Amino acid sequence: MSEERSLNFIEEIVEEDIHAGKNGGAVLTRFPPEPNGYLHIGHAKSICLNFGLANKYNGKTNLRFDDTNPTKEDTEYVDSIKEDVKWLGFDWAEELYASDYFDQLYAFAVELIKKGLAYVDDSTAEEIAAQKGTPTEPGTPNQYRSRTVEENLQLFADMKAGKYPDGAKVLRAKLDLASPNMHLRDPLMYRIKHAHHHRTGDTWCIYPMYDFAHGQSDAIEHITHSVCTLEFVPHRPLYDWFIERLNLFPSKQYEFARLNMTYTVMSKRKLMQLVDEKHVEGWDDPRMSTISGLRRRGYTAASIREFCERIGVAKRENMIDVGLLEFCIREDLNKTAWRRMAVLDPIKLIITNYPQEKTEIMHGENNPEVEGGDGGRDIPFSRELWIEREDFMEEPPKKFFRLGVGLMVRLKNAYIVKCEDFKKDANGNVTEIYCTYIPESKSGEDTSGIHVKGTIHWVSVPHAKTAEVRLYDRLFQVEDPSNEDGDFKDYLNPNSLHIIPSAYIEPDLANAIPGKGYQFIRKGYFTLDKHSTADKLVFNRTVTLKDGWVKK
RNA sequence: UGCCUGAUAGUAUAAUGGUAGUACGACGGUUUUUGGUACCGUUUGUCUAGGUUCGAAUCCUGGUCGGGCAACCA
Repeated sequence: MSEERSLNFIEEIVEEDIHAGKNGGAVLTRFPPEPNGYLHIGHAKSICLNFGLANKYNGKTNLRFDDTNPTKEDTEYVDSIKEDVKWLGFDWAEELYASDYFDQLYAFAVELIKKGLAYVDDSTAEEIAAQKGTPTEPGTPNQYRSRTVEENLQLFADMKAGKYPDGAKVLRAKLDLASPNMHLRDPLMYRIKHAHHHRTGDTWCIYPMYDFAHGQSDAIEHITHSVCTLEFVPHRPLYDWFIERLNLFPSKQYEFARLNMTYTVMSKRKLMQLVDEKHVEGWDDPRMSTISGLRRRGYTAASIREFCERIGVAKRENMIDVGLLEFCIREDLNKTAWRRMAVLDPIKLIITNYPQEKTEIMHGENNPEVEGGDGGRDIPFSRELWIEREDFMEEPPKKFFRLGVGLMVRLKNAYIVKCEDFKKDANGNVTEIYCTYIPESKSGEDTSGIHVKGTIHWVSVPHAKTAEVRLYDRLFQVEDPSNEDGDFKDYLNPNSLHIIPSAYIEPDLANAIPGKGYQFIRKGYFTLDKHSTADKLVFNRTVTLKDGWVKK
């Protein structure tokens, strides 16, 4: 099976490197999240890219937590990240932490001080910002820049020893205050934070900055291709500078465009706000773009991997239509989800010529897409049925292939019925529909010769069970909430969650398996929510079915 | 007004000097015991102006537009 798909630009680079014999042909990538929040679909793109590269080119991928800022990080996030990566179907070679390298990084810093390439600065954050200049004006050196190596060594040791309060001093690289690249204007390497770290505890009160930790961590691990998103492009010269000055393994950084998706937000900061301010139930709320939210919603790992494959990898800004994600999950679930019947907005249908006490057991296959139907289940049928309110119209338009007086439909897996009459209450609402059935039209043994255009789903009234069903709509009302005027939360969709407290479901659904996808025929794909119990079933709608019927 | 990036159908993504293709979407049709699926078809594109070349989406020059960069965040 030869894959015709063309290479993305990173794969091209990797192949060139392999052919050139670089690093002995080794490919070692890493996925480096900061454990300060839950992973989202954007991270999935990075995960699929990094692990995909390793899988494709016989390499390995490390999972490395970029835990250099103790005030924002927590083991809760470490645990969720590991769970999500595993669930997506990837195995990392090693589980590593930037904090594993704190001693080594400290030694690197000392080495740079000794080479005259780093100095301790006593300025405040504001002073440093002011002295950095602006993109059009060079920065200006301060008095601390010319401290002696000995003095810097002593002060840095004192910083480490806890002699100074937070913010009193920082260690900076002595680079180029006039550089057109702001990141090169004597970037900070270490800051003082008397904070408890989730792994190193209170061992340290100075912590390395991203720029002084990431590249060296890559180099220590001998990462060959360090893939990150576009906003790090201006950091690359710094990444290289530290590695060169310290004479480390020459890891190389490559950047791709991060994923943006319509009708959602894609930053941990914003997602955290939604959680903290209770706009959603939590990080795994099924409306969230988090991996855990998508999982709870009913998305499969395979569908997310397929999505990441389809969106491609390039360097231009992009905005992916959430419809593509929906296509991917439909494509997957269509092949695997068991078909069941559930009536979400019920109205009673009475078959007037069907015996009062009679019950028949109908048969329905689990999945018509699978050879043999993938097994099946029994469905009790009786005189009184629940059907969907929208499947009946008092005054049906021309191409309405459902019920209306005089119209015929097939009841899925059962008989063809003809609508004879209906009843309304005092408010004019339809309350009951009366039909007659064609006894010769039974599913599988139809000798009636009648062909109808429409088939509708149903649940037998006396046999019906109930479940809470949660229907989700997009979380935001606009395509790009982050790019609108004002706060992104102003654009939340107030109707993103619709709960049906008691929908009627066919009896077999009481045996629904957690984590499995079900297609409620004509209504969409559903899965059991994590809060579902035997006493109270709760289903989440993963996605609707594609609806080709447009009302006029 | 500095530096870095990027620009191909509505949205993404290929074509690496030689036929602008694919997917999703939209639209139409066939099949169908899901208005689903499957299958078939239609639709729409190289930011702009020059240049190099037998030939340019691709190379060169100028412009236009988008994104990023001045956290003791990553």
